[in-house]
Amino acid sequence: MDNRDTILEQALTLFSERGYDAVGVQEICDAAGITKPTLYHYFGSKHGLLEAVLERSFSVLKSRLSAAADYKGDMPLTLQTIAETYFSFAGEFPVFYRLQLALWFAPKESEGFKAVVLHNRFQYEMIEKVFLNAVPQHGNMRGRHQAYALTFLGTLNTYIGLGLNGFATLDADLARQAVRQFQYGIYS
Amino acid sequence: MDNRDTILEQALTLFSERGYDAVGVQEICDAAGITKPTLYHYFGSKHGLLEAVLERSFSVLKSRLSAAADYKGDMPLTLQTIAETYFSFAGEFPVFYRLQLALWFAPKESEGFKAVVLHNRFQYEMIEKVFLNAVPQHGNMRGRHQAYALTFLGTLNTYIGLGLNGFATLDADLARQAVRQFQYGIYS
DNA sequence: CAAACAGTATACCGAACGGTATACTGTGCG
DNA sequence: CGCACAGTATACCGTTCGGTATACTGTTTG
Repeated sequence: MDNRDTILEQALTLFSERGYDAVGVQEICDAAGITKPTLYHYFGSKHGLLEAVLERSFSVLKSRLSAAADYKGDMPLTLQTIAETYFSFAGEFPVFYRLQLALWFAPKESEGFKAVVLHNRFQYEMIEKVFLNAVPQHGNMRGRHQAYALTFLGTLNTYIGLGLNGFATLDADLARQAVRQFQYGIYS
Repeated sequence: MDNRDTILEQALTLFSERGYDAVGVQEICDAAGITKPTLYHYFGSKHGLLEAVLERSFSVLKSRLSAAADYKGDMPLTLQTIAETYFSFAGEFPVFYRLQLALWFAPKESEGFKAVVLHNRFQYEMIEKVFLNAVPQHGNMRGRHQAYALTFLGTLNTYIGLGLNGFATLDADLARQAVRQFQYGIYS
């Protein structure tokens, strides 16, 4: 692992644990065992470093999500596949997922929020497309696909929060539970 | 409105818009039209200011929630009352609600997260109690009251997020929709 | 070999950070 | 009146902030 990767790794950990604004560039350099000119050589600025950190992991999530969100006529199955994709990704990269959740809810004018907004739009559109394509089969969804996409993502993130905080295990079983609750409610 | 209130007001706005760490004490003083010794006279530290900001609004939410979460044998009604309480509170104090949402998802080791963790525990316990009391009527809930409390809160916050971002109006109707989705899923 | 270049360190920049020592003001009260 | 005290401002503290000018490596390449 070269210096560039080490910096990315340490920055991700520190941002995730304490927040982008609360972590200084010097601290990242110390953790990575390099000096500031090295960091600035690779990333240009603290903001550029954040974007590189996000890009590295989001690209993985995006490609997996693209594969999972390919609706082929079976809504429950597609939702289940998406849920499993998210859960296994969050379980595999919990430190990153924590960071992206925090940035998603960060203040609108914060640097962090602005850095994730495009990545999150991608996710949203991916999922919206599923509901949109399902309209012919599920007529009652017409006109609600935006709300469904957002609340489905919200439900997944709620469950992932449970997992990341040790209240549950992020496996296919939990994914089934989340999807069932989303589709049929709590009495099922 | 005296200086103390002005400081609280301006700090809330700035923290909510740009985040606790990204806002400097000097900036709050400028916005409030006072100087640093005045701020430190009232709040002792930046952290103390944050706690005062949170306390002021959380105390309102807590007392309303205490009244709403009084389970009297009718689960759907109680959930509906709680949802309406949250929605009207978030609609009334959107700036504060944004801040508390951001802090709830903030990194575990950040000052902001630590400042809200007790307030959030209170909310969680209030809602858990409802599900716990409902177990005799709804046997299938036994052992799931923790998960239900957390996912119910998660569903509410997902919908409140929709409202705060202009995708919906935070009224009793949206509360009904959120509660219905939580109880019966999306096909209802 | 020599030039070019990516990568790295030393040492530094001005600005902003959170916080405070000191002193002055106004008001309430014995 | 005269004392106490809350409230406020001026001016400053040491530290850390994000970022950089300069120079030195080692490797690649014409």
